[in-house]
Amino acid sequence: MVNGRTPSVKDVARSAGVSLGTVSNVMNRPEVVSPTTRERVERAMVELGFVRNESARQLRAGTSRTLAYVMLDGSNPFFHDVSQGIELAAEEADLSLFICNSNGRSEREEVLLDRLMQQRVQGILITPVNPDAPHLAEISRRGIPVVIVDRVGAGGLFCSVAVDDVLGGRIAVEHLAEQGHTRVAVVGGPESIGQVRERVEGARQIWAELGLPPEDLTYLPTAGLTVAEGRSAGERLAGIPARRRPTAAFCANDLLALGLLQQSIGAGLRVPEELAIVGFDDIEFAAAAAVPLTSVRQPRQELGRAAAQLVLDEATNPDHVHQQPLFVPELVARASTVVRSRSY
Amino acid sequence: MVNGRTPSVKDVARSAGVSLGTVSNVMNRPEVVSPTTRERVERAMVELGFVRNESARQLRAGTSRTLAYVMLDGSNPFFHDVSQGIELAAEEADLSLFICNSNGRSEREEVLLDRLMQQRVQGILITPVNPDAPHLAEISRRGIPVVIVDRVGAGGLFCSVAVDDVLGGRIAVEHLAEQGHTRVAVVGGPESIGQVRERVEGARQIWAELGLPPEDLTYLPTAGLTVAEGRSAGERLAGIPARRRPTAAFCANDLLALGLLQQSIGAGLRVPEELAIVGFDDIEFAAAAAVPLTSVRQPRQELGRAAAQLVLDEATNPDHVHQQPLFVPELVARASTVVRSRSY
DNA sequence: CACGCCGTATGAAACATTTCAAACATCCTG
DNA sequence: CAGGATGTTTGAAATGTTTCATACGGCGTG
Repeated sequence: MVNGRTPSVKDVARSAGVSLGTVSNVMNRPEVVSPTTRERVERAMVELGFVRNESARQLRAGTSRTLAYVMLDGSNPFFHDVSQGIELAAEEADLSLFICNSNGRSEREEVLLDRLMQQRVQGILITPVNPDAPHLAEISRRGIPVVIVDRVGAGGLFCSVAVDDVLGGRIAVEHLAEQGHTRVAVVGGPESIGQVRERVEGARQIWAELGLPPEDLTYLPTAGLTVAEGRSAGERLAGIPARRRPTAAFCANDLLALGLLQQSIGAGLRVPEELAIVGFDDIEFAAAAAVPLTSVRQPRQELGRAAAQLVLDEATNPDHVHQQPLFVPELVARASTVVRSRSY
Repeated sequence: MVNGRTPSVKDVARSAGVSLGTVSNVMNRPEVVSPTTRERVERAMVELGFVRNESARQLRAGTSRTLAYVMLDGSNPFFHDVSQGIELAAEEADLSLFICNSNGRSEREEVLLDRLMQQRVQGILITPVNPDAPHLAEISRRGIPVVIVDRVGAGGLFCSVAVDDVLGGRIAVEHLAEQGHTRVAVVGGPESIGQVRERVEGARQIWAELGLPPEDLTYLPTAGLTVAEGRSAGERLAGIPARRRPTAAFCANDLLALGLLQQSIGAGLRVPEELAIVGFDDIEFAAAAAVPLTSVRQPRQELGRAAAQLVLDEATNPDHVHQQPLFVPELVARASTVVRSRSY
């Protein structure tokens, strides 16, 4: 440490008067080395300020101690809650977690994945731009465990952990119907996002099953799942003549719902009396909105934790078989749909 | 790739009929190798599915291609915006970014830092639990650049990038005073957090300078900077007899402000008529609240970007000198303080 | 033709660790 | 006291790159 260079095992060995192998043993199998030498080595380590070089360890061992999570959208708190769950599981397994963010851009995603392969991470968790993209399969074929988070990969090629989005759409709209709404808007997009497609699909299914006329379920497409898009949807909604205007809206995620909520209140609409709103994800800010938001809860941390466990199983268990557990979403009713409820 | 093992440079060399060194040259200094052999090597690489082993590279080169950011609180969107700025700068410099989260726990922070040292990261950006903690100085002494983000390190030991929190507190309260408020609450805590101390300090300063009586500036301490704490502060605020109750509140961050806003509206208070609220940070959700939140804006992405540039300079420029640039915060007035303004 | 030069290609050394067979020491057993 | 058994330590090999001094081959110059 003194002469510039960070000390290596060799320096520690010399300083403690033992061989290389012994120092390594102190770190990796302390039980085989005698207490006295162990203590001597340990003292030398702190004295020199030794820090193990993980690259060298990894090179020799052939395996890293890192997982990676590639988020789809860093500006959506939902994904951070998921990553929190992953990190908890990683911490338990004594692994580091690399968090990256593709920001929905496919080419960025590819760059990140390439880097992660170069780092020889132990496993990759990803909410992909497109779960069917060939580069994902390619990574998996190379023997690096890949787990799809919040989507179901096609063809059982990977493990995945997701919530039943169709069911989520169903319970959201069913809830609105129960509250007596007969004209409902479904807000979300773009349809290239699988989650959006399925949530909308669920809404349509239950609507039909309840025997309500399809033309009373208005689809308001958006260009993304952001607060700003929610506001813009609100403006379009307000433009519909009052007689035909939906009295409730189901938004494909909470960001949209928050935007819609804000725009509607700003425009003088009373929520939920004149417009009821349901979101999706149940992010923390949903409950904290001025009119607390009814939302379809996904078990966010649990999703992350389960995904991490699957990736670890695939990495360590030779008898691993791919699984695609589907979590069941749950409606959390709050003031944005229920008149004068004190819930939450 | 076929026989299990991932191919190495050696395999590529054999397959292309050249030496190890040549393959390395193709990757690192393509200009010195003739076009024909280069092409041959490149074909062999894709054929075998070669992926460079970053650990080996790093071991030999002695330096990694990664930066790390240790966040203070993963549940606060503010820090994600900062990390977004860092990532942009890292991407430009062709570096990977490791994002971790200490969650405000000092011992977790130490574990993370230790791991990062083992990985031999090129530089560490951190919003520390305590900027004076000895382990930070220790890392820096070892030659790893450390940049403090959103705090100023003591004694000029490190580079740091921060916003003038005292000034931020001043402009927030000055704004409230300009709106005619003469009884103001200051909400925030714990005081162990430097940002909180300084923002409160700024509020007190300007209050005194304006010649207002100190007893009319009520300090409402909180146990953390969360939405829930904001709600709880709101309850305490409501408990104050109306004659003496503050008509405005300055919250040490936006999460508190959102909680306070929600609680107050829920309790039937009109915002801003009966209670004006200013937050701090100007996170995206501040503008998206049902009553858009006035807030003291920090240039979040810019903060991250500047920090990344400093760490890179320290890592590469031998003439580097530590700098502590202070950014100037800016008040963004919205509906939560300004009656019937259409601003934002 | 000898010489030096230039553009390419080579192969060994180095990086910091882990692993593993072998050496060594110590003690016990018969 | 020979022969194991047990417990500890050793030293060399191996991991996949990059670097660097060296070698090679062809070409132009004197």
